Amino acid sequence: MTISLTEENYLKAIYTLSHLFEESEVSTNQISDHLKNKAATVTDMLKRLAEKKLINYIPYQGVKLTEKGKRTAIKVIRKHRLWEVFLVDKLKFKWDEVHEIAEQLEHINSDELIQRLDEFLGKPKFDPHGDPIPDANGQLNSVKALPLNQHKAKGTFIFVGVNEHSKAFLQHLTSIGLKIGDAIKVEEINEFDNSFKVKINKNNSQFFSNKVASNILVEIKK
Amino acid sequence: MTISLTEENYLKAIYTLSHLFEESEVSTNQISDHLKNKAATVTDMLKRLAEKKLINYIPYQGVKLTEKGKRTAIKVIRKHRLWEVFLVDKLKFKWDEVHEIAEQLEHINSDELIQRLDEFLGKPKFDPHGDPIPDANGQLNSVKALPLNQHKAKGTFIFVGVNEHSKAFLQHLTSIGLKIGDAIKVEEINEFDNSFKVKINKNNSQFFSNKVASNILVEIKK
DNA sequence: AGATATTTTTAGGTTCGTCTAAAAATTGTC
DNA sequence: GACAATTTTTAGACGAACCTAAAAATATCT
Ligand SMILES: [Mn+2]
Ligand SMILES: [Mn+2]
Ligand SMILES: [Mn+2]
Ligand SMILES: [Mn+2]
Repeated sequence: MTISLTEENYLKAIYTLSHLFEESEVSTNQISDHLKNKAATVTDMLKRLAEKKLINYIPYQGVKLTEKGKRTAIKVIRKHRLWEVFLVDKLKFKWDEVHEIAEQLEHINSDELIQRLDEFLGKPKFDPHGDPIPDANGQLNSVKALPLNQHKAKGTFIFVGVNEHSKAFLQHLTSIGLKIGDAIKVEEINEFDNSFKVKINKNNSQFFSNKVASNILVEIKK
Repeated sequence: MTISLTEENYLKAIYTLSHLFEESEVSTNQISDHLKNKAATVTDMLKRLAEKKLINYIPYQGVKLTEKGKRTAIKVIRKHRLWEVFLVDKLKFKWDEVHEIAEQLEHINSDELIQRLDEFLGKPKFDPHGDPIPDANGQLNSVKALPLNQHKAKGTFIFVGVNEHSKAFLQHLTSIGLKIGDAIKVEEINEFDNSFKVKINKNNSQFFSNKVASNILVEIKK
């Protein structure tokens, strides 16, 4: 049984949405919003995926990946993130330029290729955006990092990933000089608008709006 | 106007066939044999490609690529061969393992990606099978090499490419220890069956059947 | 609970890329 | 030049992946 490119994209969407909202059931409208397809189109596809035992689907009740569906989704995510590492590390693309190309490359079908690519890249654990790369068995370390704005006290943090992957946001971070792994020292938290006065790597102070702070994932610096 | 994966494969097939038979017009049946589709299916597609001005199509008279169609075909071939170089040089695949994966990768759509891949690989001129890689402007050095069996005299040759790309044939060449760039010294040509007694890189003598000799492309060693 | 709003499914339609069977055009043979 | 063989096209059908419009189910509000 073969899984089409379109089916792979639906499985990935269901996987992503179920983790995004921390609910096991994903709704038709959530999928239709995410993939920018009409709800009727999604219903069609859900029937086909259920037929193939990739999801459990009860009409009107939403949808859940089966083990097989989950394995497939994670494999696509693994490929996406490995290719992003390749594009940034080897081909010197910027981190805001790789997502669309990886959306294509993630559907290339060859187990041998993934395995060799993984080795070629040095079995990376994270992609250029700080997202964890599932291992060959589909094991994925869930990220324990929190958005900066959920830390209510001053202190020094390490920037480990982003919550928002848009080109505009990634370019904004680049323009303010923030890269994965940088230290962020919070000097002040502004009560009024929840903005943050911070220092990146001991450079000059600058301000993060709450919106920026909410999309920056950090760990507490040890 | 966007060109689908399927359309790209038809354009590539037409390009390849027109060069294979050195005829400008390619027939419906040639395409249908090559792509293993039914002739009726091919006719349907030819109408669509003509509609898009990618081919000149006169019913019953065969088909020819337009400039635009030719440019597209050559770009797909360029991508195919660059990816094959990547797979062999960087990921250490064997030359008989890369074609199927390249058949998928050749459809990835990103000019920036091709350009960077080309640079990453050191702007290679030939793929792992000795086929020339079109440059970024679509220029392609036609191969002047001839099959070994068309040389009717003894002498020393350089193995520069293959006429037949099947896994079986490539593995056979590997098993007899023949690689691109090797010197082949023809010591005898057997009149009876047109087989060749040869030495590869000054190793022990061995025999090439005419069939093998006809699929090995060589240049005369200077 | 009943009315209203929202979500989801069903019904019916389109395009792409494939097929089979039959008709038409071209090519080869005597 | 007529007949036969081959090639190519047309006609009609189908599945995948999309759509719009309408109906049905579920959720929300007073
Ligand atoms: Mn991405
Ligand atoms: Mn990423
Ligand atoms: Mn190939
Ligand atoms: Mn090749």
